[in-house]
Amino acid sequence: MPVPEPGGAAAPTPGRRRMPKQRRSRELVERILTAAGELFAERGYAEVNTNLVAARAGVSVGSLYQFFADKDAILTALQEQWTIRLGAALDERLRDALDAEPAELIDEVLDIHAALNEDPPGLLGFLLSSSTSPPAAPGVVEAIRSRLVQRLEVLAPAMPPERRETAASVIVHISNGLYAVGRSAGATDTAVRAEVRRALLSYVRTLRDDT
Amino acid sequence: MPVPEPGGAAAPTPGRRRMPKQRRSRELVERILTAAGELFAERGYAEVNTNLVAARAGVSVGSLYQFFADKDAILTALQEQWTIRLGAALDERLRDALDAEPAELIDEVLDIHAALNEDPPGLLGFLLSSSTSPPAAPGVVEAIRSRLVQRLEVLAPAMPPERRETAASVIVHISNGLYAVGRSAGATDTAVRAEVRRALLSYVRTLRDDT
DNA sequence: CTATTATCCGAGCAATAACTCGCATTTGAC
DNA sequence: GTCAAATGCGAGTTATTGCTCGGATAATAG
Repeated sequence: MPVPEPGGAAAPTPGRRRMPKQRRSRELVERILTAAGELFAERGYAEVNTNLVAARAGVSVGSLYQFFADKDAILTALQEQWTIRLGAALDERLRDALDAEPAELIDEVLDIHAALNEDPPGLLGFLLSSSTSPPAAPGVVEAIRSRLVQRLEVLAPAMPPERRETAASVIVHISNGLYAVGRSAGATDTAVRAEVRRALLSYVRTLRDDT
Repeated sequence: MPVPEPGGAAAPTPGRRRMPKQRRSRELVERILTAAGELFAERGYAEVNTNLVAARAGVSVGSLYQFFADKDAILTALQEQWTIRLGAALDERLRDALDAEPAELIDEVLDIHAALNEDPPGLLGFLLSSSTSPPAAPGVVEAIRSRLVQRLEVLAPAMPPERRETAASVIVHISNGLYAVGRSAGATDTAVRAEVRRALLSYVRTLRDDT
């Protein structure tokens, strides 16, 4: 048994086996997360095995398991990374829009979705909608939800707090329609976005008008 | 190699290996589907193995594989069964409501959801939302979607057909919020249903008012 | 330079789960 | 009854895959 943490810091994430200390290994971890993100988005979590992740990252399995306790830990790390990334994007672009109209806010948020879902194409959608599959993943969804609750406090101050929680969850779910609605004849990306936008707008207006 | 289809009918479903001819085997197939439905709803597709399905059905694995080509075929058969079941329920309860108000229709549909999702608790939700996991499953969602398109022809006759398709997909997606929205503090079943209802109602009204 | 720690490797171990096969039993036609 | 087809069985085969291990290589301190 290799002493839990020889001389270094303790693992921050439960599934993290060892903290990278040299630049070399930090880049290795980054390569693994990049490869895993691409593969999960392309094939889905179940269809990706750790050997494949290591191969695409240009790394041996052994090295992979030196920094990640198991397969789930890779997904968890990705979720943490994207929770931060998405939260930062939202905070930056919505900071000054404190009293913006719903339509304006919705467009901003849809823009952020579109932009972030490009870097590794489909990864944001995967993280937002496949939440239930492997480990319970509150992370990425919660990044949006918690900020929505704050907005609702401004938009609908008379609403009971509990209902705000539920309403925020529903808004997030409707937004996920961006990824969950199947593309087919007549349902192009722009068509889906337009309809999701309408759905969000009408629902949010309802919330403002309600008590 | 056991002759493809000795003297009987050909398999109807691709994954179906052999058509049950005696009552005995028809009941066996039924028991397998029941057990599989319960298990999928409880644990999810990936966490269920065929040995477990056979065990809960009180059947040997060998018998199971005599009627289903592989694990996916069981899920496919379930999807077909529920596509019919859900379609029938919708047709029956909405037949006479040809010119009903949106609010009325929505309540009817939400009732159907609640009722059908009880028999094996959670199975309808599983079939509607886990669509992308194992095999592409257009079935159950399409049962609702196609009927919605027809309704939209009545509700919004001026709307371009392509947009109707997309709008119907979005409506189905919002309804799936019944299953996808996490339950937690403040988000009880009834709270979620109330918010989903509001979202549906406001969106559908938008569609009617729009061109 | 030397010692010590950190990093890296990839063949192989072990567990899991999908699926097969040969044979026993039941059903239904005659 | 008798026979053939249909059904039922479950131990065992096979392939996949998550993960370990022992040892080689590179960085860093003194």
